[in-house]
Amino acid sequence: MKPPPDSSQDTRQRLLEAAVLLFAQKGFDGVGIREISQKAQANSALVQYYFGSKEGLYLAAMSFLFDQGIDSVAALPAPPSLDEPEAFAKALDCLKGYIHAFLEELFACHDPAKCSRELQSAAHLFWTRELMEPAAGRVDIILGHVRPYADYLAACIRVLRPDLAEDAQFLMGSSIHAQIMFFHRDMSMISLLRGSAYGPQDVGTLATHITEFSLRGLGLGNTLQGVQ
Amino acid sequence: MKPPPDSSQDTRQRLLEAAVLLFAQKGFDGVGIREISQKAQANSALVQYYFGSKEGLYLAAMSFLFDQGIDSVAALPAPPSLDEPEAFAKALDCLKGYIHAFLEELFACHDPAKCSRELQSAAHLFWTRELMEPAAGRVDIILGHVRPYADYLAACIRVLRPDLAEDAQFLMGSSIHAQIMFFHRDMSMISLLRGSAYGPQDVGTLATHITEFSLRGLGLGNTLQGVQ
DNA sequence: TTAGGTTAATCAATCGATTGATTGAGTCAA
DNA sequence: TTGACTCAATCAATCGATTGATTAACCTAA
Repeated sequence: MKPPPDSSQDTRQRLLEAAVLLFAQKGFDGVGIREISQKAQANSALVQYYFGSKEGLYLAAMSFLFDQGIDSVAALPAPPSLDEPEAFAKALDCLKGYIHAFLEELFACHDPAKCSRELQSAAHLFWTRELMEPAAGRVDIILGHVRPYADYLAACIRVLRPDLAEDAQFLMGSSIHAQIMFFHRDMSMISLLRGSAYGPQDVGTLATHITEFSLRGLGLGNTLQGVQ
Repeated sequence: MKPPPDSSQDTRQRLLEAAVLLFAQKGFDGVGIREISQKAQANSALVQYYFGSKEGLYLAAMSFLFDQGIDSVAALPAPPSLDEPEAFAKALDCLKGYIHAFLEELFACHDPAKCSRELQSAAHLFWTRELMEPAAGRVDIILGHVRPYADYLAACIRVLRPDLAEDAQFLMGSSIHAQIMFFHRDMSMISLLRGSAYGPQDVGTLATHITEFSLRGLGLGNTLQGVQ
């Protein structure tokens, strides 16, 4: 019965979402609190009121973003343990699903300014940006977001190549992650070199390529015949 | 017989080199011309005198950097053409050499602040940074630097997998480039997840891993038996 | 129900600091 | 003298942050 309450948390939320998009696009130094407040249709003083400082808003934006982004990995079936029956086949499915889900998440929208699922993909811009110049205090937030991804992939590889040493398994996982993220991060360069960009409609193609390339790279090329 | 001439071009050069290192580290918005001038032991007004503006200095720094960085690729033997005798074996060697040379260049120094060959590796920080938010006018400079790399790898793959369509060949090249750059760009994350970072002493290990992973990924796993 | 008091939320105005850029005087070799 | 070069001083603009006033909602005693 109440008219739009429009109370505190609404404005705070608008500031947070505007901050997420602008920080992801332009970085911490690239945006001012005036621009953020304007996009959020709020007063710039509210940044200090709600978040203490511009840095506080930045940290809040990252946390806000990562807290609701883990879904795509958590939604996948848990990777099997080594002694589980049919562990190998399950790990294979997990790996394929992981590659596809990760790509889907990244390509939900490549341009955060034009997409409704913009928040989902903006998280990885923070990820990339923060890892280029890690700042004290921010590292933990990023790491908390990254670790589930790394752990999931590592668990798959542990089952698929239990004969490898841990170092070698880590290298394998890195090679796979490298490919997944490359097609998102370096889209600008790909677009320039290739003439056109990969978009959400290419997720299937990219997932297939990365999966096949990586399974062969893992030394499991024989498993491709029976499946592909 | 002259005491340090300290003439114009010397100051200009000092500004350029200071700009390269600081811009690569902190990005365009992260550094001020005062900080750059101080590091270069020059007056901040000289930025306008020599380069017109801060942006002019930034562009000059990128050009300066990329003009002298192509050596590492140009030093490699030219990739063979398709009809050349022993083209396959040559392309194989070129690919291996390329992966190693590229990694060597990237890992010449990971921390541009502490390294004598700092300029070499700083170029790729520009590369990564610029591709995240491409600005008009800067894209061409980056592309001019990237293209020789992309072309070299593409030429190798064309010989190694002539049966593939051009699109598929591009995907193969992307998967290889993705791995090479991942271990450099995401060193911060790797260091956090793995406990320690890869350094210049690990170039051999990384090159071997990427080469083997990629050759299997390319569907050339059989060639590894005879070599590795 | 009403009047007075308390609180959180929001605002315009302004702060000191820093930014990139400009100026005009100065230096020094040719 | 001339012209290329360098400097301290200064500019307007913008930055993040602070302030004091204003609004609206709720609580409570009369």
